[in-house]
Amino acid sequence: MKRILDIISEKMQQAFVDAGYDASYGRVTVSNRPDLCEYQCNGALAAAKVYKCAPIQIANAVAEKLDANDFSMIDAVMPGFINLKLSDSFLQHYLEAMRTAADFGVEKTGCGKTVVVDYGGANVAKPLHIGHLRPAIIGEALKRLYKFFGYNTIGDIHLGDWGLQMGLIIAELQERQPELCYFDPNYTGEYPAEPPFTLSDLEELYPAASAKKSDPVFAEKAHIATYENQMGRRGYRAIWQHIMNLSLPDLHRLYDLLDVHYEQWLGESDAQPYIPPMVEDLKARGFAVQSDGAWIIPVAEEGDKKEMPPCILIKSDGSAIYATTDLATMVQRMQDWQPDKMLYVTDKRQNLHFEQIFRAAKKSGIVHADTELEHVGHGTMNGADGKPFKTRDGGVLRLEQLIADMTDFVRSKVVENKIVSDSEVDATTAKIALAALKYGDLSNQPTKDYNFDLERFAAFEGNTGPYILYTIVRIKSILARYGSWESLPIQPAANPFAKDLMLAITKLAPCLEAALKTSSPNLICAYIYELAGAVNKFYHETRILGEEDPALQKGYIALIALAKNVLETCIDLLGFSAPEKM
RNA sequence: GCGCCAGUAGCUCAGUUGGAUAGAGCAACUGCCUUCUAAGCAGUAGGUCAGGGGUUCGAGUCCCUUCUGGCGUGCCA
Repeated sequence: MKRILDIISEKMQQAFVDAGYDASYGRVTVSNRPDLCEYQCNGALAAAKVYKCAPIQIANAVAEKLDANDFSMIDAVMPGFINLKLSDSFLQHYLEAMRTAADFGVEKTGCGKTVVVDYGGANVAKPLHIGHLRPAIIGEALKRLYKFFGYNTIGDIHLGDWGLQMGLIIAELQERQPELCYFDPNYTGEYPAEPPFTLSDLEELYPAASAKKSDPVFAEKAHIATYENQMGRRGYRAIWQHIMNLSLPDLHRLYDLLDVHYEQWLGESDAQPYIPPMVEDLKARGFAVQSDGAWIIPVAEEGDKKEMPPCILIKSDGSAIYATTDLATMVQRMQDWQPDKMLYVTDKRQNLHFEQIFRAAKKSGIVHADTELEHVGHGTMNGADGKPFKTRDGGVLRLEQLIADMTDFVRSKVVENKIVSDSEVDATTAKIALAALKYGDLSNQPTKDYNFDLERFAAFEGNTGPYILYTIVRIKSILARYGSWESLPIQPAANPFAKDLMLAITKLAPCLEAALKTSSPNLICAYIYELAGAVNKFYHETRILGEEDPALQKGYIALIALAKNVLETCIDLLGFSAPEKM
């Protein structure tokens, strides 16, 4: 289905041609002066330069060529704007087409294409903390957006389970319990099925080890352990397996709480089998060269404005590094899935890393020339004071704690409002809390840092997730009382509030297209905030269930039902859902 | 040093190939519930768009420059 702006622009372009001017000036935009008009064309101003005449003359000439049936107002005003209002029938028919089309008529531009979204970054052996929130939320939203446009989507959590962190844990464990059989190189028996540590031991082990990185003796041990684990030392692999067995169920549990779901639970370790042949191949073909004892891929290019350090493939101690596993993971993905695109959602501080591996992958042919590689580098979530988020004792706040805090805050309000029954409080609370959390995050531009303010996000007013949910719940409540509404057709706008709501609904397609193109879920948030505002104004000004004219009432119901469906579709893309009552 | 990003109302932020009067939310103040959920709606107040040059009929937006802040810059991820 064509976007409404394209339809109007085509009409405008034809009018420019009919009036003797170039079609390119006929671009129509949504008005920035809603008090004057709904749509505007500024092309006459630009055309005036070329045709060397007053812009208002061009505007007048073009306005005369437009079809008066399509518009309720065509106005050429000084200095040369062409202002438009849509006719009621035009708008009615467009919305009815949206209502009856699949997914509101949004063009499925991704059919037949596959995109891998790499958006986890969770580390095994470390509890999820607030730093893991943004990639999970943004990545899930982008994945759902790609799916909406028809792409075959593969979300991969890409666990951090292979780097130096594994060596650190192994080394730390060995210092504490050197007598364990895992550390005896001569041990040939079966290793115990039960791990020598618990999940909470593990969560303490890693930070302790990480803090000792500056100790050269310990660091050396950790590097050796990293290398030996990667090379397949039995005892270390057994420890690694214990860690995985403890961590994975916990990670599943937390991501389920966030309603974030991965198609693939692969990790850096799964890239290991691809590493040796890949490295040999890169060496053989001359892409990898030796430098300072390490194997590197030079990726500097002519015209680089800055120094471009090489991509390090194999460290001087022989072990793999994140660039290695990332490249090997690309090999695996190309072999198994032949994706048209790989999208990485990680902290923006990794920008340089991705630029390096993207260049290395392209020049060495690991990915095809037309395989699109994109890094969505997100900003940091800071505390309400704008400083890095810390707990009172200076530690990192756990994601689980954050969710619990948000849930407690929301629950007290839900209980206080006394709308939902006791048995529904938990489920309703969970939905509102998730909406508050995700909307609070996604409404910011992904690339920017933002301040997390629990009370602001969970506030039941203003530009928040709960406000969006409340709007949907209000509509649901009316529809439930009304009865069967699913097949009611859209009617012409009965009042200015209805028309504003209809105009807001038509902006869905361009909004979603822009969100996809620029990897910006915040555009969807901005859109549904505007749409929710239009719904609430309409709701406030129009008595719906009390309307005595059945024809008029059916039109109202059809309109709010369409608005509800659009809103629910959008929040589903964002990764949350509305309760029945709140 | 070099590079990237940011600086818009008291606070948090929008601002779509340069267009008309720079917009929201929060906080403050004022109205509107015997009527579909007031978690709503309406209104008041609040701005030298960091500073300075330039291009243009027109600049928050493009170019130059200064200042301030954040981040990155070969063997962590």
